[in-house]
Amino acid sequence: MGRSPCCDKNGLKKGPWTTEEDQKLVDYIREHGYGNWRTLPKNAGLERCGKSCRLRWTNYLRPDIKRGRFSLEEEEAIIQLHSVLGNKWSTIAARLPGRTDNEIKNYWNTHIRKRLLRMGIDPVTHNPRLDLLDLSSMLTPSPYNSSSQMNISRLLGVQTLVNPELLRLAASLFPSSQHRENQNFLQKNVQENNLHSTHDQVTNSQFMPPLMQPDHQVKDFQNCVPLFSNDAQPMEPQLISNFQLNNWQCNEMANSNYVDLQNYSYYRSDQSFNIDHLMSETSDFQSNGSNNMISLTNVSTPISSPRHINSTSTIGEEEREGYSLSSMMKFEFPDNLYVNSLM
DNA sequence: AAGTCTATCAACCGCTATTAC
DNA sequence: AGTAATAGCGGTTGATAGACT
Repeated sequence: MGRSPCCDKNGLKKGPWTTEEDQKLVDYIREHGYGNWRTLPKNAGLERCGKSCRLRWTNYLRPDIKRGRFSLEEEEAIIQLHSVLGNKWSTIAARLPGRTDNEIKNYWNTHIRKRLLRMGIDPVTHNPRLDLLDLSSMLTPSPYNSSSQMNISRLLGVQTLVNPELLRLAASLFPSSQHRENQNFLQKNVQENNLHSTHDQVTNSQFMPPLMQPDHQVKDFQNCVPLFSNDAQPMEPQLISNFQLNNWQCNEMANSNYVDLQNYSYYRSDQSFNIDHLMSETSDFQSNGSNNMISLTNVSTPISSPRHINSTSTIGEEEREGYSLSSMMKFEFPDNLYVNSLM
């Protein structure tokens, strides 16, 4: 046991490698291989420790290293693998040809991790943060939804509201075996939903995530989820749970993307109640009189053109960011419909 | 134009696991 | 079996480029 003494020796160079050093290392390894990193630097004429040489070779000089931006497929693979393996960068790298553990680790820390945080997803557990959208309640069992499969089904049932990108991401984020069914189910349906993705992205390209204003104190309607429509027909689940309503102005109707809240019953805890009851609890709730609507349209986004999610091309960070976020939620909350404790 | 801030990523540090003796 | 050397891994740092003011 114990640390390698080679790096502690005086006189050995540290810091960035020069092109001459790189060439010496490459030439030596091409001719002799890299069997013994301890003796390699001396034999190659390098004033470096073996550890530094190994790192330089494995992380930069190796001929099979793929440089450049990560593709969407690679990014998805990293997220998926990380959800299972955690910070086992070398194991993850082994499944991504041409990518090094160091590169993946850097990419995770500087890109993916931040993006997941912004999207309200815990980068460690890969679960949605519970103080955000009630996606979590749809993905975990509850007294009202006895199986997680059912919850995923509910999620998939709102494919007019949630596009395949969300489903794809969700499929990538189930880390444990207890969600394996959901993973398979989601991934299957992601493929099916991709059939609609082009249309969805055209018709929904203007959507962006809910406005997040964490500091507003408003009345709480935690766990408000529609149960049944008034005509007792199976109802499409609406992603309005865990939001707080305040001074909610309604938009014009006559649009298929609107949801008429009057048609639904809601529950909180054990009680079922309708929209009027819900409204009566918010004294400052305002409507335009007849239509209590969630607007699903008229939201601007920096992304103007649809892009197929399976594109293998790499895309710019800002563009990728805009795409991912804008496609996450396909409905708008009015400016005065606030979400608490976000981010 | 200059100063400051931020993001990125190559490289290092320190630890554990494995191997050699 | 015990010890030291070596390889490899994951966390962290720091130099640098680009963005911003």
